[in-house]
Amino acid sequence: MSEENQYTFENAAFRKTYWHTCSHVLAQAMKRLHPEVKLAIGPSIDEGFYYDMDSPFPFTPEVLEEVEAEMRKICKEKLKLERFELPRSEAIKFMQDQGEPYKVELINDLPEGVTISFYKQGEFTDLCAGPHLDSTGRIKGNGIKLTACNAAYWRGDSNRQTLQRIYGIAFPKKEELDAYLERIEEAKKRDHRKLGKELGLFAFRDEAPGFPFYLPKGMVLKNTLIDYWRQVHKKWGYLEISTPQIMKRTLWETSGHWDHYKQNMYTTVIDEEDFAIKPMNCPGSILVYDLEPHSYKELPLRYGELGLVHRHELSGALHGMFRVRCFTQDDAHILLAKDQIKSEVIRIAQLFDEVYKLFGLPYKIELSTMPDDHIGSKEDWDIATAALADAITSIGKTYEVNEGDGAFYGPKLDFHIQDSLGRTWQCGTIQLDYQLPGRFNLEYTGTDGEKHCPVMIHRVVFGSIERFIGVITEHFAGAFPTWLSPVQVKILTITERADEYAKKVAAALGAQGFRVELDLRNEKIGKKIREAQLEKAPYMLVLGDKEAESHQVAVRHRVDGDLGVMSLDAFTAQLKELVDSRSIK
RNA sequence: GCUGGUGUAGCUCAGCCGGUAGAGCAGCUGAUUUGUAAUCAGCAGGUCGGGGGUUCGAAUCCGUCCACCAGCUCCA
Repeated sequence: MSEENQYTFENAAFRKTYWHTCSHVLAQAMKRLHPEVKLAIGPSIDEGFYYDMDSPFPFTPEVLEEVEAEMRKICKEKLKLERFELPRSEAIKFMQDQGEPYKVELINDLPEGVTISFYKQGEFTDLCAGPHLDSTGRIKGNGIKLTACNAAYWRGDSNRQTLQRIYGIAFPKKEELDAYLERIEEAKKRDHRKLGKELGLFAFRDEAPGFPFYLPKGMVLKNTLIDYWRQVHKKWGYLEISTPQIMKRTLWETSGHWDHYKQNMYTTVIDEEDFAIKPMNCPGSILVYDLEPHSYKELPLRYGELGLVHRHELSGALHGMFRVRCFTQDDAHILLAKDQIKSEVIRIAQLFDEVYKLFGLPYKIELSTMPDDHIGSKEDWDIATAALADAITSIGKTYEVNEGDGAFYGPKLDFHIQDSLGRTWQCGTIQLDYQLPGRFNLEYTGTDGEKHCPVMIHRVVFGSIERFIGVITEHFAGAFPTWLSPVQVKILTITERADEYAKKVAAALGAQGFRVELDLRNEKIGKKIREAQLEKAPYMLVLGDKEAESHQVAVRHRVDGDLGVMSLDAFTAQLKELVDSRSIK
């Protein structure tokens, strides 16, 4: 890092410091206007900063505006930030005297031997490890914007107090703030919920919160993805199965779901017996495995299942197609011997990479390790975790460790993909499971003639068809690659004299399996093109007297524009090549 | 589920301090037969999210339920 750009805003560390000081200014402004508000924590984040506070009154947009104005004043006052340290007992007394119970709790929880430091700016002092800017005057007042106010639990624990969190962003120049806000607005135009409605892909109704309706065009998308999924999984040695939607309580008791997952399950009573709609596909796969005896020669045995599952997610957690209550997991359950884990995980990661690459989706891998609440021996966990880590490194990928975030039955690899606003969604996951096969007494006969319990891998690539459709809708901003586009060719006539010819062209393309729509309306060609563009159809054929006469087609591409006149065969060959190769175009 | 916000025609939105709704696009009808991102005119369309309350009178004020949005918690 060169000396000169160390203090520029492009430097991530400096940006963090800048935003961290902003959060202190935010707290100071709030305390000036409303001294009764108690402070919790206020860090900088990837984009901006926030401060959690406990307040007797709600932080309405009006309150935020007042606070924002006060923040600008504090910047103008150019208050020096001064660091000082206190021994633990004095630090606690200091915050008690300030009437800040949350700060007292924070200090109490600091490990022994840690230096307890404070930053003072004017009349305001906050517990903080730093670092900070040297003066509030370094912050550009009109580059600050308080963007949102939400609830957040104290220390992330839903059993504890609900605090109010104020989010903010700040830049050293007003123009940068404006550009940032503009970028957010632009990104919102790619929101799959908006595009899904505009393009007629899917819908939600008050009558079924969290349960998506697929419209005809969304159904094309879904089925095309499934066709592709089947082809890939056949290639990689998966056997497709389908298991029941509703199964008895006893099954869910054996699997552990009745005890650990019941609050998320939809249940019903049939012939005076408890049943549950499946929230996961694994128990079904296990029952299939358990139908007959197995040999080590069959392993790894890969059962694929496009399983429709229902989960009663909290109402506040629902989010378009990203988080629904009913979804199709592109699931697979792989039963294998312990010594096959690494090689199998490599195969799975390669399959994932192949799929994400086809869509041009960048992804991030997280390795979630043993949680406090786990089953199985530490030795098994270590081997399994190392196998996962090994597999990822050996195919040249990197991962971040998510300490203690594994499932209680085993460690996992999660594959995260970003949405238009940079929020990440877990799509693929590879989970090792030492528990379920044992609970169901699954076995296979080994080379030694003895019975052994197999290990199970749960894995999904898309995550769910729904979430994946949401992700690719935002990724492509609704302009899907030709092979996926619900409408691949839009035929636009110039006058009704071309109607007959247009119908013939449409029929010819349709007969070859292409998805075609005709626009024979009595409208100007400019309008028809405009609407076809907005519908994001990859190809438009403009047909008028000339084309009808010469038996050709005038081709327009949604991005490349007018491609000129060519024979229908030439166009079809081009289209076929794109679709067959599943080109990104 | 939690905190804040939002909910007016199919869509996007307007409707100030309470006096019982308005535009553009879409739709329908007619005219126009048009060459690469919006032709013109007319018509029709809403018990203002639901059900309560306050009031002579509520889209507008108050509480309640529902849904959605942002985040928290949880998760594919």
